[in-house]
Amino acid sequence: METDDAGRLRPRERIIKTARELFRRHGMRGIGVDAIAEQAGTNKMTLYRHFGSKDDLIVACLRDVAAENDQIWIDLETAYPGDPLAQLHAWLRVGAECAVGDSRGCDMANAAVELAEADHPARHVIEEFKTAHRNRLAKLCRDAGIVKADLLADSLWLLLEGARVSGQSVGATGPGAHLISIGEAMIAAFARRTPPERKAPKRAAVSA
Amino acid sequence: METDDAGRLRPRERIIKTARELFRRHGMRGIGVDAIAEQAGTNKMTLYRHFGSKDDLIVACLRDVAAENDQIWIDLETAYPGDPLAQLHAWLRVGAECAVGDSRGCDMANAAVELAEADHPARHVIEEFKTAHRNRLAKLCRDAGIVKADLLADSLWLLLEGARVSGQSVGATGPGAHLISIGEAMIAAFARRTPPERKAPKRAAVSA
DNA sequence: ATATAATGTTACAGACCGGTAACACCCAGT
DNA sequence: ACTGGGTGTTACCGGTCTGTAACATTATAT
Repeated sequence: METDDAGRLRPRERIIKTARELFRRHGMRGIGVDAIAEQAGTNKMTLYRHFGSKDDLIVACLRDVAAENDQIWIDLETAYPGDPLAQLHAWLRVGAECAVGDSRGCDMANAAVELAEADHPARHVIEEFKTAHRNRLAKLCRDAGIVKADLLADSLWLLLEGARVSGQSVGATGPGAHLISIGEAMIAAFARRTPPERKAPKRAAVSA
Repeated sequence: METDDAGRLRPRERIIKTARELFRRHGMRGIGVDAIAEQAGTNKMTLYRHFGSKDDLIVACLRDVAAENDQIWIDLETAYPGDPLAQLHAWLRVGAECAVGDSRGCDMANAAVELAEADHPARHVIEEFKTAHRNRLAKLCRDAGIVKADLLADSLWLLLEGARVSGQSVGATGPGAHLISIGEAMIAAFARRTPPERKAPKRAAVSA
C-alpha cells in the first residue's frame, strides 16, 4: 500500500525521494529500510538490489541533497546575472527560508550529528559538500568586492548554520527569526569598506 | 567488567555520567542501555530501577547537562564581578572552546536533531534550556550597556550554535575557527553606538 | 513471441534492542 | 543477629532491525 509517489518514476528514484523525506522527518536512525521501501511503493528486496546497504542508501540520499543544493548557485547566477552582491543577498534569503520555514534544518548537518561514527561512509560526502559550499560563498563575497571576503563568508555561514540548528531546538520564533536582518547588517558592515579602486555598489542596507 | 568510574559514586550518578559520555560519543540512538549499564560498572536491571525507561534516562542526562551549563553563568559572574562586558567576552571564549576543542558540539542541540519526534519528553527540556540561555545572554548584553541587546544576543547565539554544529561537519578548522574574532567584532560593532542620553560605559553599568 | 532483465512476494536468519521476572547477595541500621 | 532496601545475576519476552534466499511475476527489447 504505497502512500507515496505515483508509479511515475522508477523504483530507484522513488526510493531516494522517499528515503530523503523519511530520513528528514524521523532521522536516519529513526526509520527502517522496510518502512522506506513500503512508503516508496516497492519492497525491501528491490531496495537492496539498488543499494547494497542502508548506509549506501544514506550516501545516495546525501549525494542527492548535494546535487539539489548545487543547483541553488546556478539559480542565483541566472536570477542576478553578473551581480554577485545581489546574489549574496539572495543567498541569505534562500538560507533564511530553509531556517525558519522548515523545522528540520539542514540534512547534511543533521546527518553529521546523527552519524557519529568517525568512519561512516557518509562523513566524507558531508565534509566535501560543506567545504565546497563554503568556498563558493567565499568566492561570491570576493566577486562582490568584499575586502575581507573569507571572513564575511564564514560569518554568514555560521549565522545560517546556527539558525538552522537553532530552529530545531526552539522553533522558528527563536534567534533564527532575525537571521536576515543580522545577515544584511553584516554584509553592509563588510561592504562599507570597499577597495579604493572599485566603486561601492549601492544596494539595500538594513540597519542593525 | 566496568571500564568506567571507580565505585566511588552511587550507581545512579555513575549511570548518568557514563550515559552522557556514551550518548555524546555514539549518539542517543547509537548506544544501548545494556552497554551504558555495563560501562558504568553496573547492570541493566539497576539502571531500570533508577530510570523507568531509556527516555527517562535521556531526560535525566539532559537535565544534568543543563545544570552544568547553568553553572557557567555563575562562574562568569565570579570571574568578572560587576563587569558584564567582560563577562560577555568571556562567554564567547567559553563557547569557542566548546566549538573548536570538541568535535561533538552541543549536547542539547544534538539531542534536538536526533530526537526528531515532536512529542519526545526531552524536547521541552531542550527548548526550556535553550530559551533560558538565550534570555540570560540577552540580559548580559543589556547589562553591558548594549543598545540593541536582544539583537546582539541573537547574533552571538547564532554564531555559537553555527560554530558548534559546523565543527561536526568540517571539523575545527572550518568556519568555526574564526568564531572568536567574528564575535569580538560583532560585540564591538554593537557597543560602538551607545545610547545618546547615556555616556559611553567604559566601566559598564550593571543593572539588576 | 521469446529471451532477458527488472521487480514483486514471501519467508527467514541473525542480531540487537528495550524492558521485565525471579532470585541471590550484600551491607547498613537497629 | 536480624531485617530490609539497594544491588547483582541470569534468563527471558516480544519486537524490530538489517540483510538474504528462493521463487513468482511483470516489463522490455529484439
